[in-house]
Amino acid sequence: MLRISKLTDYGTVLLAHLAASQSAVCSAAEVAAATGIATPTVSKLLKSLARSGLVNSTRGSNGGYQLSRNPAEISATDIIDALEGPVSITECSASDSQCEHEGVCSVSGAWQRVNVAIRGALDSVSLSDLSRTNSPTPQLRFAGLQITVESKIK
Amino acid sequence: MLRISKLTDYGTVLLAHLAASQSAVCSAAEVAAATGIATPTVSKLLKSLARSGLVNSTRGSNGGYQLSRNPAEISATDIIDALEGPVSITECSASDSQCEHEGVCSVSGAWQRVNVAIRGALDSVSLSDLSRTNSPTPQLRFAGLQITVESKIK
DNA sequence: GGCAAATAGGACTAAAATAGTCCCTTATTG
DNA sequence: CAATAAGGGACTATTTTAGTCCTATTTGCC
Repeated sequence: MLRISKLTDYGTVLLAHLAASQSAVCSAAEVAAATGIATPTVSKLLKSLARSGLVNSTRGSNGGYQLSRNPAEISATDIIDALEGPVSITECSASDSQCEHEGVCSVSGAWQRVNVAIRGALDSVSLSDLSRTNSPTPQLRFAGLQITVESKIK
Repeated sequence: MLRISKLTDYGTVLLAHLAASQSAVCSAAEVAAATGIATPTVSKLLKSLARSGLVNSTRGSNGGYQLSRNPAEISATDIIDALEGPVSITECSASDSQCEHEGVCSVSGAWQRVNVAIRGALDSVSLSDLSRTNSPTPQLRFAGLQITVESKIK
C-alpha cells in the first residue's frame, strides 16, 4: 500500500543506532542486541548498506560498521534506494518491457510528476530527522482523511 | 519498492477510459475490451471503485459504470486510497499494535513528514493529468540518480 | 412473467515478492 | 594460529498480490 518494506524500516532503525553511537564501530551483534532485531537480519541489512556505501565496514576482530557520513547528509531517499532499489511508483521496466498492453494504455505519463514529487519529499528528510526521539505520535488529518503513520518498529 | 500495485495501475487505466467516455455508462466487459485487461480483473476493480464512491454503478440490463465526478476532481490519492487503502509509508497499525520492538525503536516520528509530503504530491495529480495522452517517456534524472517511471501498462 | 444482461459479493487458487535463516569464505587482530 | 567479525550467497518460509470463478441480486425488455 505504497509503503516501504519492513526491512527498510529495520534498516532505518539500524542506521539510527549507528548515528547515536557517534562514529564508534559497532558489530552486527551489538546492533542486534541494541535494537531487538534478529542478528541474521541485522547482518543481512548491514551488508546491503555497506555495499551501497551508507556505512563503512571493518572486517576481522574488533571490526564492525559505522556511518560513512554525517546523519544529516543521509536522506530517506538514500536509505530507500539502498535497500529497495530506486524509487519508482510504477513497475514496468523500460529496457525489457513485457507489457501486453502497449498502444492501449493512455496513462503512463503523469506518474512521473508524482514520482519526482515523492522523491523530493524523501530527499527532504534526513537520518537525523528520522532518529530524533519519538514524540508521542499525533494523529494527523489531511484532506479529511485519517493518516496513520507509524513505524513498524515502535 | 515504494510503488503502487499493478491493480492500482490498472484501476487508473480503467478510470481514464471512463473519463474518456464522457459520462456514458460502460459495462465491465466494454471497459475490458477497450483496455485489454482481463474481464474478471476489470470487474473486480470496478466493484472496488464503486464501493469507494469513485464510480457510480447501475445494475441490470444496460447497466454499467460511470465516473461519479469530474476527472479533474479525482486525485491520485483518491485512487490509491480506494484500491490500496490509506497511504501510509510504514506499516504497524495504531490500534492493534503487534510490534515486539516497543520501547526500543527510536525512529517512527519523522516518517510522518514523509507521508504528508507524499500525500501532498499525490493530491496534486488528478485523473485528468493522468489520462493525458502519452508523450514519449523522457528519461528523467533527479539528484544524479536515474528515475525510471513507467506505467506497468504502457 | 420470464429471460437476458449486468453488477454485488465473496471464496478460492496461483504466483510473486518479502522476510528470515543458515552456511561457508575471507579478512584482521592478538 | 585461533578467535572474531564481515562478505556473499543459497535456501526456506511467509505473506501479499494477482487473478479466476461461482452464486445471488437487480433491472430492462419482449
